[in-house]
Amino acid sequence: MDVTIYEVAKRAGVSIATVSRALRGTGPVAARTREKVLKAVEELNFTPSRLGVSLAEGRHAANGVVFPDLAGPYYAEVLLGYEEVASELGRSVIVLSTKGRTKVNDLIKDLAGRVDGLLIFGHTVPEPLVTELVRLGMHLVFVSRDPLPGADTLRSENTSSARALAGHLQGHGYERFAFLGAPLTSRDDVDERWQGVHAALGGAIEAVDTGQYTVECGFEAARKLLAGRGRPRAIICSDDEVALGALLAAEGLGLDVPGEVAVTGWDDIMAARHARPALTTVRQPMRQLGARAARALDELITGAREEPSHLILTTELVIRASCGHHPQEVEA
Amino acid sequence: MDVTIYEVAKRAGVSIATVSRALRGTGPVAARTREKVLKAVEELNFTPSRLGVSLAEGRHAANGVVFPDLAGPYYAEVLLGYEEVASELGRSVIVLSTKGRTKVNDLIKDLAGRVDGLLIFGHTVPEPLVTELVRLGMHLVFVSRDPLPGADTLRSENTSSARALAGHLQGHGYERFAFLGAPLTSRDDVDERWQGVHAALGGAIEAVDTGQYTVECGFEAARKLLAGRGRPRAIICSDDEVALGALLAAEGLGLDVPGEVAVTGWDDIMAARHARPALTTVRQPMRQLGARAARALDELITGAREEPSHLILTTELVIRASCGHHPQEVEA
DNA sequence: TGGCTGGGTGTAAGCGCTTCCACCCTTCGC
DNA sequence: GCGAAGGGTGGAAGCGCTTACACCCAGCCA
Repeated sequence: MDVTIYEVAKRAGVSIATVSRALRGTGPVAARTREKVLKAVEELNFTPSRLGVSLAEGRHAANGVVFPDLAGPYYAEVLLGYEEVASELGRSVIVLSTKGRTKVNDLIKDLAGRVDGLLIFGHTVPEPLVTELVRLGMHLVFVSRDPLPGADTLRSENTSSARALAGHLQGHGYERFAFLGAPLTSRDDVDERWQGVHAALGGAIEAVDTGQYTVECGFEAARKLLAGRGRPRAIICSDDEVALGALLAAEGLGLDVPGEVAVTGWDDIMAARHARPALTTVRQPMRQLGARAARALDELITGAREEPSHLILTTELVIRASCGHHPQEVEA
Repeated sequence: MDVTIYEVAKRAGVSIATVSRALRGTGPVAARTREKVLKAVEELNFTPSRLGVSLAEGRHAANGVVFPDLAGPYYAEVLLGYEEVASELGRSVIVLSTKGRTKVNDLIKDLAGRVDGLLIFGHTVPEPLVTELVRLGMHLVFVSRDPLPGADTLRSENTSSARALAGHLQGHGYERFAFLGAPLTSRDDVDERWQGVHAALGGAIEAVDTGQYTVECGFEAARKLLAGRGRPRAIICSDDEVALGALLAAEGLGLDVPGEVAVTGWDDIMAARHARPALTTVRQPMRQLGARAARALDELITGAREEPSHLILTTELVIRASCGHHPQEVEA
């Protein structure tokens, strides 16, 4: 990739300005000249250097995505929706995972120097740095975090679906609940979910910290919870991975799900559908979240919109077998 | 992000050359001068523009990843392993999904103009373009495709694990098999798997084309296969997603797995473990695949290695419940 | 004391592109 | 037939950085 616009210009017998105009369609170029240029481009197999273009244009035509870990299906799905739209809009997508990284700040600053805008998941970026990025005029869209001034936020609805889920479980006649997750460490989605079910169930639900949102952590926490005295009749998990862990724990203890303990997840990842019993969960529109984020960021960058927007996408309660057999009670 | 090296230089009362040297540690700088520079950098919150740096250095410090679709867990896992190492090596990762894209060639050319090297999955990039990229001296690493001159390839072992899997199933006493996948469309991993089981089972196995490697396609193909006459005793699927579809199909038809029909997958994605019956499969070291690819690409780019390398990572047979209950037969 | 070394610094030439501006040469209208 | 448009083109100035090179000035040795 090292043939430059100069060589094309020389071969076509014109100036580089003309080559540029011919290629981008800016400014007038005689038909014959254009042909000569295109021919030279073809022969030399010329592709304009993005670096040169970006430097001259003063824009990168690229966005960054910062996420904690691509491990779970959640981030991958959102990323996919994002990339699709971003690419459609002519922007490349640069990914950065912060999981297990030291010097996250440096990585993010470097990333910020390569892109026109950033999509950031939850609270992966330290708050002071966020403030700084906002101050520097970097365009930011956050997915799954509480609104903040100077940046877009985008999340899916949690509170009312939490109520709906809680209501559905109460419809099964359950009275003692546990919430498996880590509601107190951050103000992200999970906290909203906890607030929602807590508001609906009050003292009937107790929160159990899993540490992380992984199958393993869910398994461990659920095992302790289920093996102990006063086991809850239903476990509402902060997300599907934790719920899958809980399912394994119940299986390991020989407890029937949902006969002896009901389990629900959140997100509706692929494995939720295939688990047995299949997982009752709340479906998040993950791809759409990504797609919307890409458009929002584009608006910010192009200046089509000035004021930050704070969008909430609706979710859908997905009733499967893990929450209980349905005699004929009302749907939530 | 628009404070430049000039402003830093002015504030520190030195030339831009000195600022650059102080920051990068190239060339001598007096201690006092360095301090002044660092102070100015701090005060102005200066971060060198990647564009300027890259243009001057003649390198992007970025790699691209081309994959068909991040949907399945497979690509996400590989990407994660890749990104981790690439970032460690000081390279950003730019992702490009080709799924459903028109003008893939343009997208890839543009991407090629932004990076020092490319990681490409299977046959996502049209062969002529691959040849052109090689000719242009672009550094390439392919994951999961047959070796080609001028580029690295990296894949996980398929043939002998296919034999091992086939052997294990024969150990269960099964005699009629089906291979669910699309072995003939490409020369990638799946074809090797088919070749492997075919070699081991000969006429006892028949291939069924699923079209795509998705749960839905696996479901449809399996439903037809299982509902028809002469249903196979065991279905070896090209990958876990197809296998999950087959599991659903069997369930839908009221067939017991593995009692009436055994099902196996490939890859060991997350859902394989959580499906019931849990899926017997072949574990691919997905993260490691990504990590190795990142290192290989780095070697190519830095010039640490000249000749292309063609690596094959070992896989592991993961026996779970879906392939049959184990009386006391030998492990494969 | 004079020439040398070499640390410390600035100047300026790129890197590959876009685009403003000036210029030339047709056309066209009068 | 002449001036005014305006299409078509090239020159050159950036965009923000790195780095070769020249330069200056201590400090050193002879």
